[in-house]
Amino acid sequence: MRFNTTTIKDIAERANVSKSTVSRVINDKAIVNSRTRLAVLDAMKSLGYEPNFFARSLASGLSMTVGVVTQKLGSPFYDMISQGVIQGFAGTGYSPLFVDGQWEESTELEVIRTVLGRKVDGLLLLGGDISEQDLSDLKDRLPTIVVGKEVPGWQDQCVFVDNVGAARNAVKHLLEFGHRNIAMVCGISCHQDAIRRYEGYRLALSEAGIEVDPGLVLEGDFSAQSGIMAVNTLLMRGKPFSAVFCANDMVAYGVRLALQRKGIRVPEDVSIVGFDDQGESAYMCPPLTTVRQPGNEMGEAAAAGLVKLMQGETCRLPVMQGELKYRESVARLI
Amino acid sequence: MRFNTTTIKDIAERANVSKSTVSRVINDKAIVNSRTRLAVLDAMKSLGYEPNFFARSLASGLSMTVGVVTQKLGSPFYDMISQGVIQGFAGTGYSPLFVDGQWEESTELEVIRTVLGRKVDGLLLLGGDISEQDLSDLKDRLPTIVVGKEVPGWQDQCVFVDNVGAARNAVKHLLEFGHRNIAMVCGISCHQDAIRRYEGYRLALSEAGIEVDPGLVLEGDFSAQSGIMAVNTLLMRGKPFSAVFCANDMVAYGVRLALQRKGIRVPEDVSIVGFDDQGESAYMCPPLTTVRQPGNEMGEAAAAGLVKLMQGETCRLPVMQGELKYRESVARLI
DNA sequence: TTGTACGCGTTATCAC
DNA sequence: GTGATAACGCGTACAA
Repeated sequence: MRFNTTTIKDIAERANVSKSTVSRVINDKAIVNSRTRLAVLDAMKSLGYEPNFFARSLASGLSMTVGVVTQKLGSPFYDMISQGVIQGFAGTGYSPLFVDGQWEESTELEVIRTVLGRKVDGLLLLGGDISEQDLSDLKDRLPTIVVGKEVPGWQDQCVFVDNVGAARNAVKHLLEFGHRNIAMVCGISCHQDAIRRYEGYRLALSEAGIEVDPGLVLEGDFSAQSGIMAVNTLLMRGKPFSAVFCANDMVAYGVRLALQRKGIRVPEDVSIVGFDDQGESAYMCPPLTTVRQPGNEMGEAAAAGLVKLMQGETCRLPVMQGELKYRESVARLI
Repeated sequence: MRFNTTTIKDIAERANVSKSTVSRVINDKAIVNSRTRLAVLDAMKSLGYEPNFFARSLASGLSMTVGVVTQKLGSPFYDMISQGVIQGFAGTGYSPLFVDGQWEESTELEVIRTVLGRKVDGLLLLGGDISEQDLSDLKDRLPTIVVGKEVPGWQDQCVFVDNVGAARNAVKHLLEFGHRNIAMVCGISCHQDAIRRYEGYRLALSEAGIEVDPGLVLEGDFSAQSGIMAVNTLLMRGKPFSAVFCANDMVAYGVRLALQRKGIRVPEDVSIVGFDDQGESAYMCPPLTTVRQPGNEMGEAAAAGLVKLMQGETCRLPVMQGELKYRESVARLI
């Protein structure tokens, strides 16, 4: 096994043909005599040829590369999407080029310019905060798909789940189990998903004829630590509650731990519902009832869709559904 | 904000200079008249110039891209490393190109050839199974660093923690707390880390004059599910045990849940120690005592080291230490 | 200090 | 079917 660096010129000489012919058999897009083709193939093999993407891209205008703009790696949900994206591109010939926008518009625009400079053939935006105007400019320039975020008027190029509806279902589940005093620990207040999940909470309560009690709504930032702090605040306020709806699973972990520390049992005394269904949640004590966001599938679907777009075809992005996973962190109130 | 596609030729015309001069001010490596420089800078700005990496790479032979070979995304530890890698390259001008080897030698070689075809300036191997011969070939060809795996004779180009020592410390901690019947749930048996962690377990016991009881050693595969199955097997065997050392945290989660289901308390009845310290472990119930592997730092250090290598400097990779995080899943045996 | 001309490896457009 | 030859956008000797 060696890692050579030969060019089509070497192959051409070895096979006694011209560079053009070599190029033809490589790209398989023109008719070549089967004998010469074999000779070329043979030369390629024995010389261990590997095409140079830069030359190829410069000449063809295609990079076979996709810019993937993430927002702060380490967030469980977006990590799931990233993994799906990688899987989705595997074997397609396209490679994902990851850059990180850090949930900051200026950074995001900067990294987008970077990948544009690298002449990516398409763009995958995982979340993000850029304006609709910039988004529109991007879309005019190259195939672009947004994942994990709903952009108004852009449904065709978005892969997302209906956060409002999913949150509403989760809270409805608590209501159906007899809970009335349902607290919510929110996510980062300026974050679209956080806002939508709160809206779902509000909606479900409202439909049950319950008004939101501000005393039961806690700030948070999607971290376990914020879940712990929220519980402490909640207990200090002294308002009774029998269930907590958490903006995501990490928050739920913190909530569960804080309750345990106060001697409050889950789910016997207080029920918990999370959001995301990250891998660990099924193995919590007790296993966490949570809204499953199919991050992997979303990433894969987005990648597959983008490949179609880049090949000039149209693509129909699947509608993703948040699914409530019933596990053991919710008790029926007698 | 627009995403233009102008070339140095456009700038040259706009600024009334030659392309070479434009190139000079861009690369900042030759003396140019400050007035012409300003004119060029101005033209660049107003035209929204962004260099074309392909042309640049083709001409210079540098891609400013690093191939990062992962092995199956979604594994908590390697994900931490990946995140560190991204952070480590941020702002250096280098972009990481992720490909996935899926813990399979043939796949790994294939994706390596892919990134080599893309003329990456360096290579970061996250784990992996390729032969030392291939590794050596790679090293001769371009700057290469291995992360998360110890390669004999390659210490200078590796960022890893001493798994044997760390596991040994973890088990010693259990011994010091009075535990004698310590079970271990292993990782994938052909996996180097799994082997080393078992070796550490064996060593610690042996040093305490205890022989490994095969009945207390369980197979596993680094998954929570395998932790559950291991506990069930263990209980069926009927051998007494007061502690379980787990090959990683996911296994520990499964073990903890399975014990809970059998009415066995943690840590009162059985203590647990994990390995990895993934983000969720600090918020388990109870918070998990585990060996912290500084995945993020490892990724960052590897990236920083590789940048140095690529710039022709030497690099000294830090020695990473596994650190036992004392939390609440281990009880002192009275 | 600046401009000219060539090369990087490939694809694309012509002829043959 | 096949082979010259011109792009592709940029870096860089070399000359001016």
